[in-house]
Amino acid sequence: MFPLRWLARNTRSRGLMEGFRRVASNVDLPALDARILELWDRIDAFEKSIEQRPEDKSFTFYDGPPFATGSPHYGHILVGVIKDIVPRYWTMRGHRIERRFGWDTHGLPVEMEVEKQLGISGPREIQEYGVDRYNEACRAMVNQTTEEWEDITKRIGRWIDFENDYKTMDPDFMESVWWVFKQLWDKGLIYRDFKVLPYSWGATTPLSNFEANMDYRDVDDPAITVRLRIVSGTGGARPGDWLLIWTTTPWTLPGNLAVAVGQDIDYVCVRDGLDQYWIAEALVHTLWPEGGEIIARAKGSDLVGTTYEPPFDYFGEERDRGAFRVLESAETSTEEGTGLVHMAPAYGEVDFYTLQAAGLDTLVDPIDAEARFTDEVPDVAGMYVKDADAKLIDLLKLKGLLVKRDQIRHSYPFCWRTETPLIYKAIPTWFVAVESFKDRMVELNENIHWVPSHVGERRFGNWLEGARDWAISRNRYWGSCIPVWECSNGHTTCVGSIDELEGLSGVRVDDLHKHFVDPVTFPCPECGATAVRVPEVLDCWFESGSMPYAQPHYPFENRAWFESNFPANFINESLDQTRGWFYTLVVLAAALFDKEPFQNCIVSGMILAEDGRKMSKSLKNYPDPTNILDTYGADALRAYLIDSPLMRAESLRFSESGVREVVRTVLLPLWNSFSFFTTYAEADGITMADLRSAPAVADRPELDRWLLSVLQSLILRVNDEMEGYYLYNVVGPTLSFIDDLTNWYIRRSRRRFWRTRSADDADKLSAFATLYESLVMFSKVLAPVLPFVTEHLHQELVVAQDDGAPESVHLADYPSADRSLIDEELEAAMSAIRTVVRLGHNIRKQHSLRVRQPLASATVLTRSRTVANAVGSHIDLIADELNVKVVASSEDEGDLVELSARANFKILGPRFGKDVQAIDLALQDTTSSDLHRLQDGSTISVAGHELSLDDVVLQRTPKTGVVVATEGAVSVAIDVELSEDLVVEGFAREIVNRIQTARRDLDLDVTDRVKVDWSSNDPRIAAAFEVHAALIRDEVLATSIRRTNLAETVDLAGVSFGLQLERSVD
RNA sequence: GGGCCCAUAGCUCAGCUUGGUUAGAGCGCAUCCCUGAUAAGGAUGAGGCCCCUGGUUCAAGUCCAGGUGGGCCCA
Repeated sequence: MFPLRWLARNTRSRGLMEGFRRVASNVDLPALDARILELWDRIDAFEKSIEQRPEDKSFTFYDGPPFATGSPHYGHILVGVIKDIVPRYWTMRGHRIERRFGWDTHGLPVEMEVEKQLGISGPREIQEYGVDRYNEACRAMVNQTTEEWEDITKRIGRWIDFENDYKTMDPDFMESVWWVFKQLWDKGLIYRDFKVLPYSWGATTPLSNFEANMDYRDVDDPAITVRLRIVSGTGGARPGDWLLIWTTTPWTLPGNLAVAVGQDIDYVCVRDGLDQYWIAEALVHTLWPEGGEIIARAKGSDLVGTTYEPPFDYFGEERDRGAFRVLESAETSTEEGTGLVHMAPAYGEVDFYTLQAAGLDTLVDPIDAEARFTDEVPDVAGMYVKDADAKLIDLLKLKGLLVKRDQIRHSYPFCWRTETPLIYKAIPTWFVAVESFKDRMVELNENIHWVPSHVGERRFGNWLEGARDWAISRNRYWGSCIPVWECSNGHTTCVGSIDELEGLSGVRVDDLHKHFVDPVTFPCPECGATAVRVPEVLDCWFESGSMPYAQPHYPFENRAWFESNFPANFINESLDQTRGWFYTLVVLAAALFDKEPFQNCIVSGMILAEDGRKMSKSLKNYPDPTNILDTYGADALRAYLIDSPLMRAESLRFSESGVREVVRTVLLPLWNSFSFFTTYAEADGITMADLRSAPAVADRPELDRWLLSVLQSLILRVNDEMEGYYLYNVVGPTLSFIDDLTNWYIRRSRRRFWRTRSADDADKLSAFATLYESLVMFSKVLAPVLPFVTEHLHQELVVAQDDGAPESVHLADYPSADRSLIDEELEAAMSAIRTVVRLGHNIRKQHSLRVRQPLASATVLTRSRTVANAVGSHIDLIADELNVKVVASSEDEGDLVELSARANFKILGPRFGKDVQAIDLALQDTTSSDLHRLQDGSTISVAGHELSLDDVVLQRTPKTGVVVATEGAVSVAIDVELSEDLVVEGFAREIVNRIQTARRDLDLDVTDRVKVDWSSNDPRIAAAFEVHAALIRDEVLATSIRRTNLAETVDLAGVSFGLQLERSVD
């Protein structure tokens, strides 16, 4: 219906004398967003917001990069919103904030996607396809997924530089990653060791834990119990006794190097014929169902050190290195097996660490890349390990070592690509020695302000305390390369830059991906043999953690900039990054610079679907973000997300109605206030010059001073919360301000705006100026949170009126509170008045007395000085609100209110202990007159104790038959008797109302004059027209009022009435 | 299996730091009011084993312990 005039209009200033143009009271928020986005583009608002701020007052922000795969979802929108609000705020506070979008371009998700696209799978096929073509395919895929992100990021209003972005695959970025690696290398923090990883022999590659979890299947495996002959015993174990072990992977037995026991587990020796077996007491029944003959006992710790003969003798020489002994392992349990665990360090992570912990630096791994036994195990050489199980079991039987053979059905991981069973296998891996400096990380973490604090103190702090060395290599292709070259003599050389590589090899590369770097070799500086690069690439988290240095290509460029801008002032990610980005940033900053990498960190929670489950594309249990934005606009979504448990790192069930709620409670009332202002400013021809000639704030009416005081209090509060990064405390106070503005200030001031411009211009101009200033100021306060609607207000109210104003609200300075305008007494008084008024309305409601019916009087009953004073100085206001003729205030509650009392537990509890219960009971029997005496200052005796007024809590209940309402210490009574005069005046009000409604129905302009014809047989109606002629005429802008003969079709408080209206054309 | 977080009205959430005996808000629902902000606004009402079990205390939604269920991360 209303054309959005502002959409078509440019924002050129209209000048001081041209005044304001009316804005419709309805608004199309998504269209407004689009218009503002276009404006920002046109005036380069984002660039200016950075360039206009001084370089020496910078604020550093790091963008935690999303993986460049998949499409953006609410989680990304959430962090996008936070990463926009905080920098917008600090920009307005005068800081220069460069914001470069970051892309995590390497890593498994990209590779998996590309393998799917190319229809190939695993290292062998990648090698066949060509690592160069494969990596280029990865690069191409990354480049094509970025567009979708840019759209939604802009759509939510996030200001971030996409042109000058950083990608982890940029050569500059990758070169800095080499530098970081070499720093660690030079500090002696890098080492190579084995790590037991899930391994796919089908794809001949180790897998990530993530991949290993992708395909679990139920399979049948052998479960065998084997006995091992003790060579020398401790703790009661004697040579010749047997240790009983149990395994579901017989093929790992040739690799056995130890047996583990639990330190505190009870073991027993069972005699069975001539043999004596050691087993956990709790598991004796599994082999001897009717109970065995126990001849000795020992704690696990007592058995440690016992040596035994291995099940096979292929690696007997390992005994010289300490193998074939009983060790202690905390992981040992008595849930299955025998409580003695066979350890093959090449094939089990626990096994590996157990041997390491015991100081046994030995490992045997007699299988090849395709999981076939090598010649080291001649009996099964060339056999695939699972196929070898049966043969090995037969051998054990022959050797007399097999005690029991079972089958077990269990869940076992499979390779998601080749559908072959996974095995666990020790793989050479590069590590960062994090444990050596974890105490320092814990200290540095104390410098970081975490929101919410528990994430930093507990979750993250605990994680740091338990930090283990970090495995940073991956046996993959698309990633930063480990910059280490190794010659055939095992000498390693770490390379920290492109120049350095050129110096060593004479070859200059301009890309540091595997297919460019691997062909480069050089003579080993130590021995001259040819050094080739080790095959691994870096964990992409290593790159994420290197981002503070790699983004500016430090130290090759931007040295000064980096050194004055590190650490970052602010970062934000969601809770799942505790072990991810937050951690890797801290590790590398601590190792390289002995600093914390960021000073403030907001940790946001996870967004769930409305049904409490994860958002799932296939379930379609959540609304499409684009639809939400196209229905409610970005401001509503932004405010909804930050005014939620998400800001406390808790999860939120996303609900569309929550977004709608923000539109209803924040955006529409704000818009309506704006529309209200422009409507009357236009009608009255108010100009900026008029507003500037308005009285100074101190000379304005109280209501104006009150609103401006409330506004300054809001500014104070919001600055506090924003400075502490407590975004969740911003929307609440805003709502309360909007309530004050719309439901009190504008409602109470309405007449001041539309009264004809006349002698009392000071009052009118005060009102316009106050509302104007509030809207303009409010726009600035909320600009970071609601960038679109506040920008629109700023454009219409400021830019269009003043050539000298900042051309965007986001280029303006953030308001700081003017404490001289804050009047706490006035705010308290107004709050008391609003309570009185609410109580008055309650009574009307209870007695079905409509507000248009004037009543004789209202009486405020209170013993509070503050309330009484507030009432005394606002008699007219209360009379007007409640539509009563007289307002009085009284201290005497006696006639109207029944007083009763309960104990004030907070005071009496500590004083009397359990006697309070008796006092409370006795207090309930005290009389009203006792309590009145108490109020007058005397004490009373209750249950043997002298009590004063402070010791009790008074409660007021209206006496029966009395028209009174009570809240706390305030009661309001209203005289509900109706005189004939009041009834007639009530009719006059009804008449005005009906005429106003008719004006609306005729779509008249607020300034149009009308001719009124009426008819009625009721004498009270006639009396109303007669007695209140002036009131009716003024209220409805009537040029004439005539009694005629009309059909009486209007119901007016039960009386019928005829009315006809016509625009008067003078 | 471990760490951290969460559990309060039909729904979404405050309140818990610092214990006080009648636990709040919004939405939704019901009833009503207002009408020159009007595709708005306001009032009133119904609606609670504050997840469970113990403990501490004169007093526990709040503190402690142990469970149950959910989330994130790790194994």
